[in-house]
Amino acid sequence: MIRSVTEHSESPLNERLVQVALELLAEEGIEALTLRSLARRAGVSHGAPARHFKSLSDLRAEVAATGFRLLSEAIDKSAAAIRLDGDPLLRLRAAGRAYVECALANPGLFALMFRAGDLDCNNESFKRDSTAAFERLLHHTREAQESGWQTGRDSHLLAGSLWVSVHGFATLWAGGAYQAGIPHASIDDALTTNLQLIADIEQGEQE
Amino acid sequence: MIRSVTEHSESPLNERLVQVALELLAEEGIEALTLRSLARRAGVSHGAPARHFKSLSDLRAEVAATGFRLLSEAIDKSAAAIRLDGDPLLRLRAAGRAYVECALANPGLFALMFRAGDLDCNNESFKRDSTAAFERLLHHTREAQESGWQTGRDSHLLAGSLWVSVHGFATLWAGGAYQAGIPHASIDDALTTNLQLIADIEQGEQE
DNA sequence: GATCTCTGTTGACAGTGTCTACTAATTCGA
DNA sequence: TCGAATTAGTAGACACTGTCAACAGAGATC
Repeated sequence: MIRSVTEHSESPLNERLVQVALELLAEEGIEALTLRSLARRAGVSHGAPARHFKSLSDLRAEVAATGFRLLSEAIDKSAAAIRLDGDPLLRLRAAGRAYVECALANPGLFALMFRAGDLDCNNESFKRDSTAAFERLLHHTREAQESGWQTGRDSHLLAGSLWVSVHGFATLWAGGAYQAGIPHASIDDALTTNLQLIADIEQGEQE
Repeated sequence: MIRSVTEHSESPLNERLVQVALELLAEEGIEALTLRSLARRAGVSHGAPARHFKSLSDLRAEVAATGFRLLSEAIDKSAAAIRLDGDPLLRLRAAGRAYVECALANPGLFALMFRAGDLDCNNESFKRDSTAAFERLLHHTREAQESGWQTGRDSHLLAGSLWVSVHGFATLWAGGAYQAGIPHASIDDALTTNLQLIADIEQGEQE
């Protein structure tokens, strides 16, 4: 998913640094993402990143923005896999699944994306791409409502409930807390139960 | 809730350090919790904490354990407020509310408690107190099931679904992400919707 | 051709966690 | 009671971090 760009250096340094940061995040986790290790891995001096990013928080925000774009793509792809004449509620469920799968495939990146204190939340890319990702969930929620599901509820609150559920599951599972609290649950059973309770189809008869 | 103990020093240093850590966490956030600032605030040399804690991760785990005990107390207190002959499902909802309220009242502490990579998860206090907190949710879920709610479902998975929902909401709200994604939602509307969808009473007729 | 801007280097600074040597106090056994 | 041993806390060093200021070189611009 993330190609190595450290060996060739055609791309400008700012883009290269973000790519190297994604590699570092994937391979060694969130603690290993420091400005200096980043610079070493990119083959530049320790002061070079400062020329492209205002601070470490700013760089983190830029990396997080890339994560949100990745998340949006994953949601779009999963929804597109459900045929358009199918049940919109199935697409909503698929979007929720994609959220969790994307998070668990990139645990370090995902942890960074939601560490508000550690990144510059005023960064423009971050604001744009994070809200864009949530718009996806809202869109699929609205479509499900238009097909007759939970028509009386506020769309934002409904989308929010789906969001907190998949997000909570992803973070607790990625951190190992879910497995510790609920020892014998498979990830598929757990995720299916969560999505059924939130986005139930006909009071949970189906499946 | 957390009394200052910095001015009097009768208590042993290890307990005092944990209390000072809670103060530091509440006043200045998770980033400010360093071994050296802790030592300064406790009025001892920078090497003193190492005599009582194996590492920074170990100290963090001890502080997190205190947080889980606080969480357990909050859940117990909220459930006790519902009269015993009342609906167990109401008690389950109250427990979920208490989880969120406790998290939002102690955001720094709560962030620390679930930062698996930053704390020593093998710490005995941490393991004991974190599982004890989750046992509360499981207990109230089982009682709700015994009263006829969602009787067909696995208790662990059901409790897990409640957990991920309240946990996801608490973390997203505390980090400001929920408000950014869903601009005009009040915390009470959002939490009520979440709990209704998960722990619905008679298919959501009530309220 | 002189100047200016952009990009990257280098060195310094304060702060961090951890390790080791050292000191003072307390406990414990003969 | 006295000496030894364990414990608690101090002080200094080390490598590492983010940030800043001064510097160097390459291109563009006038």
